[in-house]
Amino acid sequence: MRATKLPEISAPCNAPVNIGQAAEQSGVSAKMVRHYELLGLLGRVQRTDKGYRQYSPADVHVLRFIKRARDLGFSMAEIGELVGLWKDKRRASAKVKRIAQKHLDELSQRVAALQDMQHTLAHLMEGCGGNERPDCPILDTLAGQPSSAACR
Amino acid sequence: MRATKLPEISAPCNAPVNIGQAAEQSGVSAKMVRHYELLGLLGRVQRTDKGYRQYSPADVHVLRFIKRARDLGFSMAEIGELVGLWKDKRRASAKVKRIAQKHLDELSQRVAALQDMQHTLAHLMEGCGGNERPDCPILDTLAGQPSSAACR
DNA sequence: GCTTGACCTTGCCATGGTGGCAAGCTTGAG
DNA sequence: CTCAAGCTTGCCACCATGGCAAGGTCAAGC
Repeated sequence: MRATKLPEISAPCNAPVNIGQAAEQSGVSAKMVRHYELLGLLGRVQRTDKGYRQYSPADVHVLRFIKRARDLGFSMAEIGELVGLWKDKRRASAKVKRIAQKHLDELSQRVAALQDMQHTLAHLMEGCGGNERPDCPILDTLAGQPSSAACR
Repeated sequence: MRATKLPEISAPCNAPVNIGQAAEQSGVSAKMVRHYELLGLLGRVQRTDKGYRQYSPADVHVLRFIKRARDLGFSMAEIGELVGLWKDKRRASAKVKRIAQKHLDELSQRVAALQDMQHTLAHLMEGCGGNERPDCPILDTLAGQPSSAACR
């Protein structure tokens, strides 16, 4: 429970902020902010003489970019590429679109796989009484064929 | 094929097998077979005097059960419960169905989340030229508002 | 000044389910 | 006996994230 303290009177608004502020402003946890730095997504982060990280508004902007890309399911590797393209003013949008298309394909595959599970499981559940009796087609199916013909 | 000589005469077919055979017969990797044992899904596995694991047909049956449940996306914890219910001949099918329903709900949530990503990303991609020019609504959206009003 | 509490630092461990590698022992066939 | 295949344990890696701990720092109140 953080008290609502707001000492933002004198801050020049483009002044660098500590990691807590950067986290709050970007929606990324402080832990992850450090992690993204390790992954090289933030370049070299400035430090105070005591070692505190200092984030410029531009840094926070990158963090928000990363956050949105994560929310779309991009992997960190993909986000690394996207950030690189974002910074490159001479990029070809085709490169961006290629990454997005690849991710979209992966999303489709994952959805299809999950839906297969959904359908199979829903079908099994139809036959299950869901009562106090033990017979259950869900377990029967998971158990497979009655395994009677053990010795053939 | 009559008179084919079968060297498997002496194997009582219900004899225990090594982990490699158990893996092959269940479709689970040997590595995972050991892992499932650590998780307590196989009870205490028999060993030879030299330490080799010995799997009875019943053990292999459990492994196949686990494999099918994994293919349906159940977590290891859920599978632990399912195996317990499977072994319990006096189970209530309602307990099984409850687990399945919960998993089905999770699947629905995951599908919905992925589909949200799909739709958002697909929409963004529509506006992207995918050519050699740099302008790209995908990057624009990830970057968020033009961030012009830095000092407010 | 000094204390207090919020904040920052690094570093390690955990998740979940799987793969890989390595060093060493066992087994079975030639 | 030798050699290859198979088994053993144990550790590391993935991916993205959370948590905890021990210690330094900062700002506010007294």
